[in-house]
Parts: sequence; C-alpha cells; structure tokens
Amino acid sequence: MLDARFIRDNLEMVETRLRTRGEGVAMERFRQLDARRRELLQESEALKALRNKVSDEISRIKDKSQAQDRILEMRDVSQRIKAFDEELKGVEEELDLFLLTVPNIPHTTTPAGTSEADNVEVRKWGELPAFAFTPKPHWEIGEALGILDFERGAKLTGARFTLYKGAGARLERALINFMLDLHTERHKYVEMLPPFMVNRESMTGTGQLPKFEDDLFHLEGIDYFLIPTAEVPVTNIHRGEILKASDLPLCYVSYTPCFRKEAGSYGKDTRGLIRQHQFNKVELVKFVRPADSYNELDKLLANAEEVLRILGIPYRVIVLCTADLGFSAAKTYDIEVWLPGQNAYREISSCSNFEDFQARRASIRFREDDNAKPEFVHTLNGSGLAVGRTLVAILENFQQPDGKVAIPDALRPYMGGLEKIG
RNA sequence: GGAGAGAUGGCCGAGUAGGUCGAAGGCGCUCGCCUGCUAAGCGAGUAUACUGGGAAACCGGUAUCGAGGGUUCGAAUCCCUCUCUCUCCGCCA
Repeated sequence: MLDARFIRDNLEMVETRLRTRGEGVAMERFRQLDARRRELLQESEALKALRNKVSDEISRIKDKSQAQDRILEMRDVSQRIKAFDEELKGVEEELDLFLLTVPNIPHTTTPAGTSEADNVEVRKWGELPAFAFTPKPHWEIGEALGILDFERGAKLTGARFTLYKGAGARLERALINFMLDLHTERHKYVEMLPPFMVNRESMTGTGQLPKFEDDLFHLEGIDYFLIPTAEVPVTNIHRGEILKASDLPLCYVSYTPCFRKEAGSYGKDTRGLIRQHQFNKVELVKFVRPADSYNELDKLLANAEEVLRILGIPYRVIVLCTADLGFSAAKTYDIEVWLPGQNAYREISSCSNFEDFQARRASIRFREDDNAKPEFVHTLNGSGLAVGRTLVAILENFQQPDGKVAIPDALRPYMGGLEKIG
C-alpha cells in the first residue's frame, strides 16, 4: 500500500510511475475521496471537541437540573457527529479499498517495458549440457523411472496434482533438507515452520488480497486460505509489531507447500511438474532497514543462486521490467533454470524488494533508537528455491543415455549415498 | 463440542455504584545530577495513528484500555455480538 499523504503530495508522479506498469489508476477519484475525508474529519472532530468540553462542564455542575439546557444541546451535537461519522466511514472504506488495490511504484532501477519481452538478462551461469541423444522432458524420465505418477495424482485429486514415488519422493525431501541446511547453516537464516493456512488479514498484509482472491484456495465454513507461498505467513509473523533496530536485518527461511488455483492459465504447462496446484518451496524472507534493502536484495538473490551453483545446474538471472512486475514489488529478479527437455530457461525463483509496501499494509515497523519514531521496515523475499522445479531441472539436466539420472554430489548424503536413480 | 476465567501503554499491573483516566504504581528505556572507576541513589522525560497551523522547532484537535455495535450530555468502567488466551470435561495426532 502506498502512503495516502505521499500520493496526495505527488499525484502526477505517482500516476506516471504507475502507468509504466500498464495500469491506469483512478487518481481523480482518490483526490475527491481524500479531500472529502479530511473535510468530514474536521467537521466531526470540531463537534467532538465541543462535546468533550461541555461534557466536562456538565460534570462539574452538582445540580444536574442546572445543566438541562446544555445536555439537550449536546444531545443534538451527538446526532450531528453521528451523521458526519457515518458518511466518513463510507468515504474511508472506499478510500481504503482504493489504496489496497493500487500496486507498488516500480523502483527507478526497474527497466521500463510493455511486456515480459522487455525483461533484461542480468547474467548467465553454467554451461549448457551437451547430449549425444535427444534429451527427454522430465515427465517422460520420471514416469519411466517410476518416480513420478501423474495419472494417479489426477485420480487422487485432479489435474495438476502429482504423486511422487520412491526415489522421487526421497529426492524432493532431500532437496528441501539440502536447501534448508544451506540457508540456515551457511547463510544464517532462521528457520520458520508456519501454519499452511492463514486468515484474511495476513493475505491482505502481503498483497494477495483484496485483488487476487480468485487465485487462492479458500476453506469452506471458516475464513481461512491455503497459502500460495510461505511469503504470506512468514512476512506476517511481525504484522503489527515494532521491531528493534538491533535485531535487523531479520532473515528467515521457511519450507512450506504452496497452493495456487492457477486461474487463467488453463492451457499452459499442462504436462509435468512445472505448474501444479500444490508444490513445495523453500522461501527466504527478510525484514531490513530501508537504507539497506537493495543491498539485501542482492544478497538474497545470491543466496538463492547458490543453490543452483552447488547443484551445478545452469541458470540465468533476469530483472523484470515494469510491465511484468508483481503487484507488491518495486523490483524483482527472476532466476531461470535451464531445462534441456524443453530447450528453454524456466523460472525457478523470484526475488523481490517490496520496500515499505507490505510493511505499511501489515504495519511492520522498527525504531532506529529507543526514542526515535517508528519507521516502516522494508520487506523482501525470494524462492530459495521452488523445490518441484528444481527436481525437474535435476531430472532433465542429469539424465543419462541409459535413462538413469545422476544425483548431484551435494544431494547424495541426503539420498542415503545414492549416486543414480534408475 | 460442554463449563468457567480473562484480554489495560515496551513489559508487569491498578482502576468497574459511568465524569477530575491517555489512564496510578512498578520495571525497562532516554537525558541530566551525584558517586574516584560497569552498583546504588536523585531529578526530568518516555504510546500510536489521523488531522489543523508552522519553513522548522513546535503548538492545537480527535481517536485508541482485544474487535465491532448500543445506551448516555459523557464509557476502560453499563448492555449486545465476535475474536483470542487460560483452566476443567469430552474427543483426538
């Protein structure tokens, strides 16, 4: 959420910057509502001041019959206050809804663009594997090895659900543990295991609500949602809190399953593990001082890249342009992993700086000193990494001519010493 | 699911026959004093949001005692609804 006062004072600039996202914003409506809100507020508060003053006088009068005229007068004043407050409530509700549906302002270093084609490659890492045969897509490898069962996944639940079997299940679990160990032990993140369903306030805090409810699984009979990413519960850990500056930056890592409806992507990625309604992810989340946030974003990105470097899987990093940027983000790097079976790079991590956008929604603040005014922190997060897609990358990059799949050295201890699947 | 108890400022904890309570007291914290060296003592200060004025320092107003309604000239205090926490019973991993 943007600061209403900031919008008020920088209306044109905000409008211009938001337009680079390809999104028109009803700034004129904001201007009207904002002005009306302050008018009503002043009227109401002036009357309240009067009522407080006179009520105080009434309290000093011993013989209440002497105060009848003032009591009657204040009875009328209270009615008028009520009328103002009712209109005010309506205006504020509309204003809040407006503010909650305005996306974040892109950072100045986010490249301008009109579509994802304008995303900019930042770097490439690793050599693309050369195969003496035509590399297979992971779903063929997985089915041939008996470690991925798409048919039975669909039988159990439906489309976009998969059953992992045997070494496949073990590999998924190995990846989770490997990533958690790397980030906690080497990168010094603190591990969190949060609830996998959250309430409406949490979803609003990170920006999934009110705009993107259609993408979320909602429970029947209780107003909870399955999390689409650990970002939601983990960022909301400190919702409504004032943190100590000495505790910053707070760096958390969290494994959770993620649940997404994938509404609007019906024809896309229907085969394989790429786009599932349920997938595993290890997420990195940071709460930092505003001045440090872009430096911290670089470090977070490097921490995520480290996973692929250790596994030895080629990838590239791109920076999203204004048109491709997510709703809450000011700047985002995507890590795209090389998938030989598809002869393409595919997203495996998205690392973003939200600046104070989420912190303002969720009221997450810190004090620089004990007597300083609270300021909003900056929040960041990034996948470190999407586990299912990492498994895909392993199957496709390390497939052998005989149909087996080599397990990267770093994962072997997590696989009971297994060197190959198959 | 049944029965009961509770929710107050950074923390602990007063305050319910409605008014002088943004709220005692303690702790913590900040600044200063004192003390010949990290203790004790003394003094002052110490919530947040919105809003008006001001270049600013700052000054004024309103709101906030779990949340939302209600009664009243006036509510932390009375009434209703909800949420959460704790205890006991049942159930369960």
